[in-house]
Amino acid sequence: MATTKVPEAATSVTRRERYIPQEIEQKWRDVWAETQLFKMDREGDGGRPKWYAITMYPYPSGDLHIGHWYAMTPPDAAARYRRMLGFNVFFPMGFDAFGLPAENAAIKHGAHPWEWTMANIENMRQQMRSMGTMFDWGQEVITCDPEYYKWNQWFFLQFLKHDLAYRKEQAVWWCPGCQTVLANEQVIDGRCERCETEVYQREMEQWFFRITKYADELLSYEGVDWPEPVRIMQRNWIGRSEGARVSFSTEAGAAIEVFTTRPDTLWGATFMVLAPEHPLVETLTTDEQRGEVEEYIAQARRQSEIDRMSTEKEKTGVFTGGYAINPVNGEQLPVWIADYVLVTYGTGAVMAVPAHDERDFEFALKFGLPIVPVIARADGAVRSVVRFEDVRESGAFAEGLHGLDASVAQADDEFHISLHVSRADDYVALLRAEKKPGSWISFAGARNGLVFDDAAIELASVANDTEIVRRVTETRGNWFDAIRRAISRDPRTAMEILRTQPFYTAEPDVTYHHDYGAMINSDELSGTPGEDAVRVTIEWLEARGAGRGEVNYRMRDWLISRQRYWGTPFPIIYCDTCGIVPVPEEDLPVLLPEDAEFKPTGESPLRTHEGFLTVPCPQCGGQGRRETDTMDTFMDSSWYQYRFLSPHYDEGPFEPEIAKRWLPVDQYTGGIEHATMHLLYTRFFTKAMRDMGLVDFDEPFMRLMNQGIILGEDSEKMSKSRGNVIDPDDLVFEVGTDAVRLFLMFLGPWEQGGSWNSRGIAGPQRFLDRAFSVVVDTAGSHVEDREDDSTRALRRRTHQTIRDVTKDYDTFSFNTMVAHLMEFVNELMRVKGTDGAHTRAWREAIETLPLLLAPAAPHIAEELWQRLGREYSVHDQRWPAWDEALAAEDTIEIAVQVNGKVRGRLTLPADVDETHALATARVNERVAEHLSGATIVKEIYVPGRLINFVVR
RNA sequence: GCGGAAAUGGCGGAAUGGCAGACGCUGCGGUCUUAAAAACCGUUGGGGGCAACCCCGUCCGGGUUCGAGUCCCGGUUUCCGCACCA
Repeated sequence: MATTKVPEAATSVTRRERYIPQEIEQKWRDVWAETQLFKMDREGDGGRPKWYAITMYPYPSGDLHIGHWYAMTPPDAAARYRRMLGFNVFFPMGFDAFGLPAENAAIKHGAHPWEWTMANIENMRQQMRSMGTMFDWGQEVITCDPEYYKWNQWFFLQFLKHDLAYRKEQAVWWCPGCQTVLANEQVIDGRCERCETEVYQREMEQWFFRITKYADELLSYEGVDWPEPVRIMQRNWIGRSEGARVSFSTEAGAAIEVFTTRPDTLWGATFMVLAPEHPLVETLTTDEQRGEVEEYIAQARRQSEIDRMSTEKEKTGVFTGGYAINPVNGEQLPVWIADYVLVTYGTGAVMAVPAHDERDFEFALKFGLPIVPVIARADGAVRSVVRFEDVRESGAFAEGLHGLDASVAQADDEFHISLHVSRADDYVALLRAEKKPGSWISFAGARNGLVFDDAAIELASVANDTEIVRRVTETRGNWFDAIRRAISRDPRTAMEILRTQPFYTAEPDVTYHHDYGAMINSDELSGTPGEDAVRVTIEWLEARGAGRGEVNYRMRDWLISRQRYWGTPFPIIYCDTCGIVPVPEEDLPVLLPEDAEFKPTGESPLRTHEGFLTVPCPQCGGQGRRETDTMDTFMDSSWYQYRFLSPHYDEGPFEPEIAKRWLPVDQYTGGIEHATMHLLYTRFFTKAMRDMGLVDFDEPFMRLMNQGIILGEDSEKMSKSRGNVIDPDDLVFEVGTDAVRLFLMFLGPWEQGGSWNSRGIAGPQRFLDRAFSVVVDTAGSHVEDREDDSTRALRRRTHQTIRDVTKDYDTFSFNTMVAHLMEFVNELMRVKGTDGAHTRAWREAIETLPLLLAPAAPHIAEELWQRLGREYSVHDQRWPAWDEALAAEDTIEIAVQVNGKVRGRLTLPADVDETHALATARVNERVAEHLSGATIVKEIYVPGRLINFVVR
């Protein structure tokens, strides 16, 4: 393979040579490039099993930061390890080159997105080379290249053909900052994932991918090895709920469809609530209520999504004046509208069961609606039924509680205050107090156990604060005043103590509870046990045609339209006669025009581009208009793993024979932040491709690993404004690539990430220094054929290290991998000065070291390999195997415990038997001391580890 | 609120239920040096003792076990995801 000339090693070492990484690293990178050492072996000659590893490609922001190093160099080591194990490894890199920053740069600085992006790519590619990774740049993928995005368009057309893409008018998230719509997955806490601007919903006609068709299949991870946290996040995101769809007829004619997970509570429905945007609101609203309803809808629309989502917010809503009929008992239910019902989930309407749903309960309390329990508590107790008819007239908290009887009791050092609430309005006042912002006492604990009648709220353990206790004791029933006075004396301390006090309820009588207990108050189904209730009710509903079982998902279809320029144009033409017309495949790609005016106007800049916009209709030849939105960039990353294999192939998105050889991807790595975006979309894509007959497997990535985040030295996110950014280029200049790579691996568990520590890098630096001198100083020394205890010990350490490092690579345990190498080198340092450094065992050790070092620190490994006089390249060598017999210890140290405390240590032959070990332990001086005068009740012997004498 | 992860020296972290603190950083002492840096050697959880040794110690409270950082129950704190999802 290596026909290119490899630089010669320094022949005579006259002085002790120092390790100067800057000198050797660039040299070897050049050699690897020249000899095409890491060129992809596409055809897979020699029958090596393939290993396809990818680490998520970056956005070409222009600057490679330490986070990229952290994401890329440990997986590079893992890929190199696989290569040495004998796999045909492919580990590519590319750029996720479409997206907003390029466009923003264009708007801000007038640079064209293409030029800006390509310049950044060039820059980052250069920086990436200094990481010493085995990327084959010949396989690079750049998504903004027409040769790439042509296939985005092609996929879109296939999806359209297979009814997986559709256009629909729907309320979608709008980001005013980015001036585009966003997918649900890109909205985090009501803000844009990218620019953190508050988003809102608006009705727009957009393109969607039918990802929900695969909702159930996406819940299964059969055959793939993915981290549990990612799987759980995806599962939560998909949000599968089993329940029933029930139809409530109305006087106005149209029925209200409702989805519920608790059909067994149907008899407890006492009102209905529609989302303000629900289409039936218009028809159901009576003339008397119309004004109020319209005002509410207008106000709901004005509210920002963040306000609306707040769970702290008090429930609001208005009565429409309309009624619906409960199909199970014919009761008339008033229909309300309220913004706590989401138009995007289920049917946008709920049946309200205040006795068993917290939100409905709050709503019922506030508006004085009836509460009818229909499920017994799981413990079997049936509570009294209370109706809050007169609640609306209740007094406000500000005026103080009335009808309260408080009593105080002291038991040991605990202080109990019982509040007997005997009137409904006091109870409501308590609830209000909890909600009141800035109210001077927190009733947080009251939430889950609300009290009525003679039940008690107990303020428990107001201990440790004698002042409050004393005052409360003095004033007895008037404890509010006592606390108030304590607060005025020392507000901070008093509030602090009060805030920590849980409020207990003794026996809550009226509350919501969502137990799955037996059904009550439910006509003929009363008495149905909780475990059967849902199923039996669904059967009952289906038998009567009143409803049917249904599964609902939280996940929506994937919205792929974006009102921006820098993305893939949709291959779609709108024609007044023919409607939506796909661009014929042979006309692809639909090129993104270079001369668009990109200004954020809320419409795609393409809309104002006449040359792009107006085209003849491919069907009738009449005048047509192109779709001017572009595709979400997650489209690009959904299938880039296929394109890497043959990035310039022009007869399809990928080359079938090559794909067959290499797919699916064996090892994928990247940040967990993509759990519900990219990682979900790409799974969907592969499943869709499978169903279109393009591939024959179900999952794109067999094994996934997620790295953590590297924080700044101050444990804060690295950012220019904080000034805590670590520049990898500077580091490489100072300490060299290998040291940076090792340090990042050594930091801690890779999944956990960690804070940067600029002092810590000295460790790996010193380690490489020593590794260098251990090999270089002794590479030329004579070798004696000698065997004794010390050579056996050295070989043992060598083989143990091989074993440990191998295991660490298999489990992505990079930090312990480095630690094991350090221990090995420390041992070599000890032996180096002795005559042990002139033995075969020594030679074996120093030849093993570069091999074990090669994946993590590829440059120094190559240098040392050459210094040892071995043939280029160390990276073509076979990963060393360990000999279990050589790795085995011949003596073992056993800890001897007496009653679980270590009292002595024994060094025994590894093959010692239990009897002998115990006998030796008993006569051990210190152990005997602790045993004397006691009776041995039990003797525990753990082979190779310890002995425990249990004595009395 | 729901779901997940985590908590171990001054710091990052290690530890199939079996000697807690591997490895590294920092600190301290030493060798070399005119000196410093680098390098190398020793030491570095807390407390007591001249010493041999002893006691305490893995977020808090219980439990299981001969033995718990590890398993079980209850709680606290931090981080992450979702969040009025019917």
